Amino acid sequence: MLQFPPVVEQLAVIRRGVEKIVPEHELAARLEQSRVSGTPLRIKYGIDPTGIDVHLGHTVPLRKLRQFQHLGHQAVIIIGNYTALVGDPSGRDQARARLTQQQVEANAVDYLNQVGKVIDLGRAEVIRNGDWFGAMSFLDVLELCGKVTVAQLLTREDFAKRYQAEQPIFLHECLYPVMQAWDSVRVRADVELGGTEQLYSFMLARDLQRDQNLPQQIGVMSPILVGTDGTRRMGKSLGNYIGVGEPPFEMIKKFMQLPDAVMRMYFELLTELPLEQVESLLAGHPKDAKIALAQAVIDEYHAQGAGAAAAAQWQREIGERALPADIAAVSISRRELHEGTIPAARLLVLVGLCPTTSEARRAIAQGGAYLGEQKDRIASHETPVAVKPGLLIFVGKKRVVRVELTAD
RNA sequence: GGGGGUGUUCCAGAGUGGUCAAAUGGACCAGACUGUAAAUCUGGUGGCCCUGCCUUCGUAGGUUCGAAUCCUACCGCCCCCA
Repeated sequence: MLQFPPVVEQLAVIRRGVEKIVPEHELAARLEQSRVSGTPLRIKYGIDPTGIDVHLGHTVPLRKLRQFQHLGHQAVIIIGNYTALVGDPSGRDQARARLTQQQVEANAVDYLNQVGKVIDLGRAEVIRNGDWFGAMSFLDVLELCGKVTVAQLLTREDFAKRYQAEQPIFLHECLYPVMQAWDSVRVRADVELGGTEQLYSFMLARDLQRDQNLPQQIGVMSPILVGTDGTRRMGKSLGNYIGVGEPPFEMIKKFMQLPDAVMRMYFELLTELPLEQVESLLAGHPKDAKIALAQAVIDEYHAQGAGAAAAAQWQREIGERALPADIAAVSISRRELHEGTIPAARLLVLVGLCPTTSEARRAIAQGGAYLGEQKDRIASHETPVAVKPGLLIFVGKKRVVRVELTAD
């Protein structure tokens, strides 16, 4: 018989960083039941393989799933290869573009690779919902639809909004929550994980489960992680994300530029640091807290010690404005030189620091271009620069190259 | 099928015959400050052989000394009626 930690302990872990549990009171009872009977709870998490880059926002529910795994419960990953064909209408004010089956398949494989960085896939069930939806007849679909009313659908905020705004709501979109709920029936979910925008689907799943005389699932909903801009939700298209596949130094740079206000949320949702420790970190200097945050997250997705190494590099190169460890070398032809020199603006373009001459002129005019280790400011776009191999050229605070010369 | 509307520089959104490379805001870039956070301030954001020249305002033509602005056709998007 399996052993589970005491219910209070489990609850403490589960509640961390969770916005809503519905119905809250059922969770403890269900955990108790599982502990007594030695049966793990089945924790469902569904993903639609619509994109490919897993970022920290995606890891929030995934981490919750991992926590459940650590507590001894059964992770059930649903690959929504059929639901992806519909497109999740959640939180959208218009219909989402549909994908082809081929795209979805390719995405699914890629997704699992990335998901494996967060949870233990070896101990998880991975199921495609096409397994059952693909086999359903139209009659089956009709029967399923007979369990949901339009009025119910319209209680969803996004549908209601679109309805009122006279925006189109397609029938297949209406089926999305129904399909998602049916997944819960099929996998006999005890708990479903997701964002707060999933409330409707989670509740619908309970209705369908009751209809099938199954235990009703409990929804454990995480808040939406805000992006690096501190305002909008983290998302690939908004360019405000930190990807789990990014190199440590790239990650720490993004972390250090985070608005202070989001730190508490990031600590809570993206790390396992005890909350008391988080509070004391937040009470100290924000910069130190950010370093601790970045290290904790980086260590999870890279080799042990990667976080500390990245922090040290950040401190050296950015905190102390030392020269970066690896500066890209760019070769230019000697033929560009006239008596050993070249006009400054032309140099910046040749070396790739500025895309156009106009931009190079601007950078120089605004005092944002420098030469050599001493970072001497370039005075004018026509200043002749004496180029010697190894010369450092800077534009702004972040861009540097080292020039090399080729014979011709 | 009928009626109406709309398409502007990265985004939003002004501009309805010259003073428009095109207001304003966002975003972004550079500078100051700083913890490369926030806030704030300054300058900038089509290109070039840069006191001037060239190309841009859905596409193609046309009217005009002159068009983002007027006309014609086409394409796209939206709404209403049926």
